[in-house]
Amino acid sequence: MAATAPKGAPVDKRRLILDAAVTVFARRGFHHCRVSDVADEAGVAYGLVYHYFSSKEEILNTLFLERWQVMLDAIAEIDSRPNVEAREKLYLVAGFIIDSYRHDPDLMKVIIVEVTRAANSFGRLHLEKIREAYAGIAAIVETARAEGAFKSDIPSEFAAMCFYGAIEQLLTGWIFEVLDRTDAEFERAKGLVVEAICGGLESAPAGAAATSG
Amino acid sequence: MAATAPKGAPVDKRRLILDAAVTVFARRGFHHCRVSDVADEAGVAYGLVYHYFSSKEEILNTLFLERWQVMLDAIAEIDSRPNVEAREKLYLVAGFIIDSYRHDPDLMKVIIVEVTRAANSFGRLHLEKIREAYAGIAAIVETARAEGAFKSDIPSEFAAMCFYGAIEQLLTGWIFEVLDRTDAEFERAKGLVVEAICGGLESAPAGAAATSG
DNA sequence: ACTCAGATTGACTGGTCAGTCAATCGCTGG
DNA sequence: CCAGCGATTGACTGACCAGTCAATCTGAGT
Repeated sequence: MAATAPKGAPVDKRRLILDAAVTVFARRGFHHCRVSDVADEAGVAYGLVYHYFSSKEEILNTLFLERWQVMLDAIAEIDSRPNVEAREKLYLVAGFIIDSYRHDPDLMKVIIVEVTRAANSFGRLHLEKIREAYAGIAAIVETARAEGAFKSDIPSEFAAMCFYGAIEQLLTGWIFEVLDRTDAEFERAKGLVVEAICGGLESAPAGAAATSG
Repeated sequence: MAATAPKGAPVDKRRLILDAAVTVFARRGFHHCRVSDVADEAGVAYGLVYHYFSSKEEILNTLFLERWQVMLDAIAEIDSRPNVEAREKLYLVAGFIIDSYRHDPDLMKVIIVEVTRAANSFGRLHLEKIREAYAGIAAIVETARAEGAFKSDIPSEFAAMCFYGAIEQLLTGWIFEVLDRTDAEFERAKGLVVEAICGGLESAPAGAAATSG
């Protein structure tokens, strides 16, 4: 039980609790699990949870804010790259989000199910942060519109919502186990979602080139 | 209070409870409201709720199944129309869903927030019904693919998820009050979502005609 | 050895609420 | 006028659980 590293890393109990919460929230849902479930999963006494967090809700808020900020930063960084086409940037954004799910499906499940889509509780609380993500994507679209690469009659905010909505629906498919969770599927989805949203579902009339890679 | 129609319509208390539940679930969320809130809103005694429904959950299940079936039927009916292009069919589907929200925002909010996106509770329970909606949309896309009107390299199930995801994201925008809830906006969204998904965000290279609606 | 502070423990409390149930109401038919 | 039955009432119960707190532990400083 004890004895890992005496000084350098004395087992961060706070981190342990956060990680346990991800597992438990993902498995049973925020509302259907008890704080004691989190404590048990972390192998920690009940009361310690309240030493590090003021409430059950604060655990979820912490998980969301930590991860969401990483995503916002990633979107901003992608947007800032020079000499990259909009389609490629959107591919990178889709890739980042999908890889986030691939890397830690439980955390992304919790964030999407319990925060992003919770219109009456956490979603409302974090509305501004959620909107920042739309805005980041919209900025990419806006540049492409200004350059004439994207249609001018679809507002960039609207385009961003469609794009983000499609991705979140994909994640939902994986969360609900409607879609296969294989590496091949994740990679395929990245390309397809960008092709569907940027290129559209309709066949090109004639001489339009299809990008494949 | 009494005296509307002595025999034909003696005030359907069951309906009253369902309608009250929509209001209350939408306002506070399923988990954050009490059965007594529903009873109060309906102007009915607490116990009567349990005369008509076996549990709080059964109320939500009933609301979902009632409305979802209407939508499934509508999609099937739209798909069955002869001599209608895929883009037009998808416009009708988007229109139906958006009008459903316009007509009864509370009900749609409850269905989306509490069922469609609830991966740990009701969503899982009604997964099959939810998938039927994807399948209905996919059927429309599949026909268009077979006729060559839609790209063959985007699977119809995948296209359906993108399309449905985009629409649900729009509804979420209205639910969260990120988007304006005006008739003009609802109508505009119908056209834009179809243009974005079918036509894509990218500008047509050259000789492709843009349909305005 | 001793002290102090922060970490850790888990039993306990206070409040909430879903679901039950025995009693009452009010209509319909005899 | 009465019996019978479904509709209706609302007080009550049993369980559950978030958050509290006083006690204990640990380890660094002196």
